[in-house]
Amino acid sequence: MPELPEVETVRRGLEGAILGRTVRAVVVRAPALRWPIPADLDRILPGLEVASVRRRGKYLLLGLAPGTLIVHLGMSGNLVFRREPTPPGRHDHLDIVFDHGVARLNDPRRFGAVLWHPRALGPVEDHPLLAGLGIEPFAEEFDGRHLYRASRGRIASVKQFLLAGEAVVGVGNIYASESLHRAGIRPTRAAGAIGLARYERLAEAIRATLGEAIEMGGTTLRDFEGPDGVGGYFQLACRVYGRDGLACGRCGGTIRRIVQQQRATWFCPGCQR
DNA sequence: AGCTGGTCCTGATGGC
DNA sequence: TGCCATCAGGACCAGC
Repeated sequence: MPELPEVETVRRGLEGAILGRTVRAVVVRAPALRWPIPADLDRILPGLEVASVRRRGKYLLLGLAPGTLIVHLGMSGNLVFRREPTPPGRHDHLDIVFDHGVARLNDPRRFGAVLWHPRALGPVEDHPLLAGLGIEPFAEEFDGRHLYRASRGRIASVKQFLLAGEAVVGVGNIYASESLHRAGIRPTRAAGAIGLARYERLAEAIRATLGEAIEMGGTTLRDFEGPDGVGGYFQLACRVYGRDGLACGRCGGTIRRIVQQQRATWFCPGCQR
């Protein structure tokens, strides 16, 4: 489910629902996500006010006065506020209870994470999980020159380079394929062998792709739903993802599916070079 | 059985 | 030989 647009969709929903509200209780049901959910969250959070709801890459950052709750949704996570929550289900691992409803973390595959970072508001970039992240795709400093410089000497494929998140954050498997198609770049090409002009195009393609996906509420492949309980619909706008055998909308070529680093990649051999 | 949205960690490799 | 950066693969897990 969650690449940057989905996480941003979740963030916006949460911000509208819990910003400025005070945590009343916390219920931890499954301590074993990627790492254990801190067992003492139920003592730390109650009484604290949600002062900010931010996002860094695919991480959600809930600012709560003396610290920050860092949440990652992994492959299958979601964090949604419900005014009238249903009884918790099998994969509802965490409830953050407010007077007016409950923010509930659901994550069947448990690749997600919930961590408490005991630092006051402001930057939490010193956290080891955040320190190595690339820049935000919507930041001013993100452009083709940045990608060009970061990729010099790299023999790994450009798709792998994007997924690594060291140059730019938030581009996951779906949007890597989509952005590369939009930029006309073949995903298998070595990152270090791509010139500045093409990286300018790629940077713009990444921005445009992610921006459109956010507007559409993200991509729903199986079960992702946004804050309002409905799925996103960017999957309807995908140009190559999941479309092997179909015709490319730009050149009419036949879209192909290959596997890179054990992840599927889709591209059009006709217009991606 | 083999896929599926992520990313940390370990061990291998290669250049200096 | 040792150090560094990079790269490849395994690991985590449930559902379809």
